[in-house]
Amino acid sequence: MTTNSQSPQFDAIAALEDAGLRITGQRRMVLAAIAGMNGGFTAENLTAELAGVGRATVYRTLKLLVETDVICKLALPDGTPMYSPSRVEHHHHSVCTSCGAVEEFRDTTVERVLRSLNREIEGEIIGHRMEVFIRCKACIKQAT
Amino acid sequence: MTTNSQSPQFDAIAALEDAGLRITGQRRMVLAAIAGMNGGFTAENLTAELAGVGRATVYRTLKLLVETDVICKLALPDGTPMYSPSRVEHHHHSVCTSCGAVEEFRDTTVERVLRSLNREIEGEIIGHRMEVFIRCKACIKQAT
DNA sequence: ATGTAATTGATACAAACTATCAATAAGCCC
DNA sequence: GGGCTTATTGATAGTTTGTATCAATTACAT
Repeated sequence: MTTNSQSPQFDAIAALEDAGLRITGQRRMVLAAIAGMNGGFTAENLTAELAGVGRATVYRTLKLLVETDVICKLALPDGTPMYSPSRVEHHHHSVCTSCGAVEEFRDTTVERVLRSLNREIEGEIIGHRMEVFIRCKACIKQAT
Repeated sequence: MTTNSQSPQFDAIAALEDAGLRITGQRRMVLAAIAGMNGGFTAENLTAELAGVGRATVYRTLKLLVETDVICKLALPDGTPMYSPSRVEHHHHSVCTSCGAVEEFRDTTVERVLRSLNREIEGEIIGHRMEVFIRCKACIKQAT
């Protein structure tokens, strides 16, 4: 009997196991800390929450989690890197440039665009990234 | 009588002047080097070509050129920053992940997607970024 | 030609990672 | 459960991609 997935954290452990990786205490701690963050977070942000886990390990784990699609790495307009847990299978991001809040959105129109690009772009499309920069409701309200 | 724009380099000088910036020898050199690159380039790549210009100045100039829309800053899937001259007014990028070649493309469908997102996204949309990662024809050919 | 303020370069600093490598600890086999 | 093998970790140093500082220089308006 396989225990079914109840939390994103649990799914993440399954994803790591599927990739043939070991489930260490540190990796559990990183996953727990990520589950605690809602929206986006920075690597140093996370490192600060994880006093018991070495900085190198935090970065290594983040990289693994990106590779196993547990989290996404994205960037603010100036390139500042951000991380965000993936909940929706194939999605894009809206990032509030004021507070850094990240939301996922899924828009089939984007996929349609990509198919139309197949005709316009030379070569083989192997991936894409789309980020929409916003000012979220809370930040608009606060500025009033 | 206004001299009309003949090269991207010339346009860039006009753009800098319009922004109230001074046209220095170093800025001219940076622009000339960028004109020499076709497709994308990295900042260090450019610094290497410009032995006569200080590293700080190269980075400062790149930032100015991004702000004045003369060039774009973009990123490979892993976040590695790349720069690319802007020729088309409002465009997106395809980046070859093998050789780093950057092409611009303009697709009105993308703009339509953004309008449709207005309904889906909470808050005010202030910008976006879209990059398509490809393997270009030349790289596909070479791998054969 | 002159004055003023923008620009530069050298250097140091900062942020976000990455490599190294000895010590530790998963997880498989029994 | 105990041992074995190999992945993983942490401390540290190094790398990449910038940014801050500040005295010296230079563009350009007058």
